[in-house]
Amino acid sequence: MSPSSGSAAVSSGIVAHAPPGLRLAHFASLLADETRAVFLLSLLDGRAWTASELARQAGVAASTASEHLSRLTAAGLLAEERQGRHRYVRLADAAAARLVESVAAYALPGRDNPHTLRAAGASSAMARGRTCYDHFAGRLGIAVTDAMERRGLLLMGSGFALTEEGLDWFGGLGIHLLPAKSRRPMVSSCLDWTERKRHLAGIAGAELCWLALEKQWCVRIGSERAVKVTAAGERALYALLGIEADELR
Amino acid sequence: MSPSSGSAAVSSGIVAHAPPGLRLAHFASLLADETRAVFLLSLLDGRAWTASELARQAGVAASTASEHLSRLTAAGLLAEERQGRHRYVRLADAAAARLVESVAAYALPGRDNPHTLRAAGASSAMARGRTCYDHFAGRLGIAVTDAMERRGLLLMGSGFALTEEGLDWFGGLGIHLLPAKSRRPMVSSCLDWTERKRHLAGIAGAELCWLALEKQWCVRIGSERAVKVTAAGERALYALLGIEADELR
DNA sequence: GCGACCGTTCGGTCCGCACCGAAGGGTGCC
DNA sequence: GGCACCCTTCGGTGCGGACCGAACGGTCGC
Repeated sequence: MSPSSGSAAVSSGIVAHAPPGLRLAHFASLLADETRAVFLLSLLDGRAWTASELARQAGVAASTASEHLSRLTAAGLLAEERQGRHRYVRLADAAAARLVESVAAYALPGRDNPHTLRAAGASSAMARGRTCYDHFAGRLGIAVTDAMERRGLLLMGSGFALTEEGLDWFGGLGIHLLPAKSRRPMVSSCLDWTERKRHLAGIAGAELCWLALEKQWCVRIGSERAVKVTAAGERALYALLGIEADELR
Repeated sequence: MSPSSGSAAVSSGIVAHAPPGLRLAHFASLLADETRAVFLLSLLDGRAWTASELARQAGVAASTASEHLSRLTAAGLLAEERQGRHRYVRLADAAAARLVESVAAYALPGRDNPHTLRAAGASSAMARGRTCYDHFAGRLGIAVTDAMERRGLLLMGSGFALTEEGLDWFGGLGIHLLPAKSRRPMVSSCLDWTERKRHLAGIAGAELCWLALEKQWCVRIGSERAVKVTAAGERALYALLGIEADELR
């Protein structure tokens, strides 16, 4: 995908025809600051935050946060919506989220360690289920992905792709996945940096997540990215994928 | 982030339990310098370069290059082998290569533009076929990948995975792909930043590349990463995948 | 209207770090 | 042994950029 061509890059100070090394370095420097990194990690839930929320999160002055947000937006990593006196920002698109995820997955230590899984025990709800930009992660994401593989809907051993049956399964939910509908892959895997296990992402993952929220199979908990499976959700997951409620706890 | 408790930094750069934002930023800062970026892009061919070659490539003094290489090595991105008075460095592993590729794919403009494909027309050989760390890229990589899809060996529309037939096909070549043999995915796709098209990577891609070089289906051209398909290679590609020689030119 | 709040802009400060040249150790060649 | 070569270490310099506080303009609520 890349920034929609030069325009964003130009406004951020880089010439379109700069040598590749310089372009790569300039771009990487966007992530190479703790404050901006905290912003991006916070935004990985795919939702919009206000400038002051992010400033508090990172522990910097509002003026500092403002400058950082302008830079990230100019580079095309963030999209913003102004509402009244608030500036809401979110990750620009799935490609931006994917990029942050992939760098984080490499840079951050594997937290397989059960007792440090999300250091503050407060967020065991996060371990159970959460959104990862626009699809499910946590045990919920893993359970769905694994169940799809068990049922022959998804190939995972030799790559990561939906089978014919998998496409039909989505069709049965009213989700019709068209190949090459956009530049974004229809199906891809996401290696979450807390779970260290691949789970369903891409358009298919996003559509499934959206459907589950719409049908109230899951609801968001508070203002966090954590989600909770409802009773109706447990029934649906069992009927559709044979997932036992125990698996999700 | 200003003071950032300077004591946090150790020789390798950062303590293990630093907050995620700081770790991510420290890591990204490795790519956030033009000289280091040039090094990494040069090393994307998967081969080993000497320190002075890289210094010349980037246009910096040997002392400067030495410091950069030490940093990249300490961080685990590069591996080094000392031979006599030479210091050879290469990308540490496929994960490191993948990381650089994914950031580059986002940061660098799409060079779909036919006439700027590898700016210096000198390297049309590169466009025909080359190695991308440890697997094939260029038209050769695309041709192999597409042919595998046409033959039902590879699913690409709904993800990216080998089918049963695909696994058998590899078995017929004497390549036995075992699931979960390592942390590296058996099959994955690589989006090359010059071609902008997915092609076969992962263990399967690497094994296939290695086999082709061993059987002299392809040979390296000069000291570049470009490869050339031999006459024996054309026969083999036709017999195995039905690839016409025209496709490769 | 006035005050509370959110965000931005502007000086000014300060630290990190990329860079070089010079000097020094290790290796290989003749 | 002597010399050329590859690399490293060490001071010193200069620039980019992250940060803050203060001042200002917009937006909402009372």
